[in-house]
Amino acid sequence: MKGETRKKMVVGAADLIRRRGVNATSMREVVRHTGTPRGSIGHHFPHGKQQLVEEALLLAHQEVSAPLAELVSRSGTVSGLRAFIEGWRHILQKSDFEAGCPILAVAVEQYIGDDGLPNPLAQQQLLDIARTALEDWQKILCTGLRKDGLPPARARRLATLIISSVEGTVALCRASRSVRPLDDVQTELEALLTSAIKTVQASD
Amino acid sequence: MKGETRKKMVVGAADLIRRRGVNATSMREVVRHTGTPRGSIGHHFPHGKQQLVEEALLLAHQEVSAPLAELVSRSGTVSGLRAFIEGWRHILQKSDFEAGCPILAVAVEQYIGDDGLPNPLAQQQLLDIARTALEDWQKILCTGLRKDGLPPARARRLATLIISSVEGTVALCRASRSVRPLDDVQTELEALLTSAIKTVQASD
DNA sequence: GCTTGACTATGACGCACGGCATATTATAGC
DNA sequence: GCTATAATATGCCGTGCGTCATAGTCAAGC
Repeated sequence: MKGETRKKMVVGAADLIRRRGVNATSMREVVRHTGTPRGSIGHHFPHGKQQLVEEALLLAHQEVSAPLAELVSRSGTVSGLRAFIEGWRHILQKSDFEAGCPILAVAVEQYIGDDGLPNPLAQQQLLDIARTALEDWQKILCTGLRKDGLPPARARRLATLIISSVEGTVALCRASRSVRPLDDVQTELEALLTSAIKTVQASD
Repeated sequence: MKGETRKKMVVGAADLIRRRGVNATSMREVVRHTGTPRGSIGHHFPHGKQQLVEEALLLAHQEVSAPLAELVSRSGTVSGLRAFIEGWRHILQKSDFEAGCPILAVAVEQYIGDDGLPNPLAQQQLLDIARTALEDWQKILCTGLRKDGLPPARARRLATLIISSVEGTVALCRASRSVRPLDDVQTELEALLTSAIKTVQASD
């Protein structure tokens, strides 16, 4: 199979970044964890760790946005939100609260380059990917809410609130080793959304 | 001055963890950054980096919870929320969006010990501190909301939503190098809170 | 003044890291 | 079958890390 090893490395890197963050994820650990050959790193990823991390982040981005966009356009914003949250709940529980969102990890730590020093340029590139992913998710929810009739500014604010609170609550769940924060946030967000949609549709 | 150097180290560690996370913050960098003597690390922190990080987290915990508790009990929950958010806005802007919440950083990454390997025990201790801090902040808001008349379950859920969304949005702001997410979340949270309080007080 | 204790300075140790070079093996294409 | 190219294996390099040991400094207390 062509590119089999490469893909395993990207997936393994994403999984490790979920659990440990970027800096605590070493290339050696990636190949140990995935059973892939160490010598192939430089072959598949000539730009080194930075490249591997970037592809892992893009993968994590897609794995969320693809089903989210699907569900929002097919079954509505609230259904999309439900699936979005359910996805995170699954990741948390399956990993015994050890895994979270790799995008958030990048936004919270500072990338340490190959020379062992913080690399502002590399960090900026990773941040750009993180920003793009977060904006993409938000945009999906935002357009869904606008289709539900909400005014643009309100839709944007609510979409921001959703992304922020879900990302934040995934971290809370890891700290408390419980899904209760996620449950609470889900309850409030769904109530808020349905109320906002109902209100604006009643005024039509 | 007794304990001057020690305090500078803790403050400097907290500041670096804000910007870089735990793993990207080395003890050598702390002493470089604070102008404190390297040889004093082992003297003031015989348990090493773990101890220094723990004290930095406790400091960050207190620096938030003390004024938050004050304001919530004195001027009400909404005022407390406003100050809470304002504090984060200040940290973001003063650092040009490079600093965030050290508590969140601990919840998102996995601590790498002195042997260069993940140390589950040490990580658990750091997570406990993070959990305690987050629960403390939440409890402050929760009791405030209950004093505003909200039923216990609702108060808890709203407090969780506030902490989650603000922590999450601070990370979003770092990624987008903008305070807009924080502004949007603030708008929605304040509206949600005042609405919830007004509703429950009208039904009295 | 000298001792005692707390604090500071400095270098060494072992380790894991990312990257690279080289050698070896598999897999095409023809 | 042979060759060219992709892929894998493995060891080395330099670096920064956390920790420790040892030596030096400095301020009280008597």
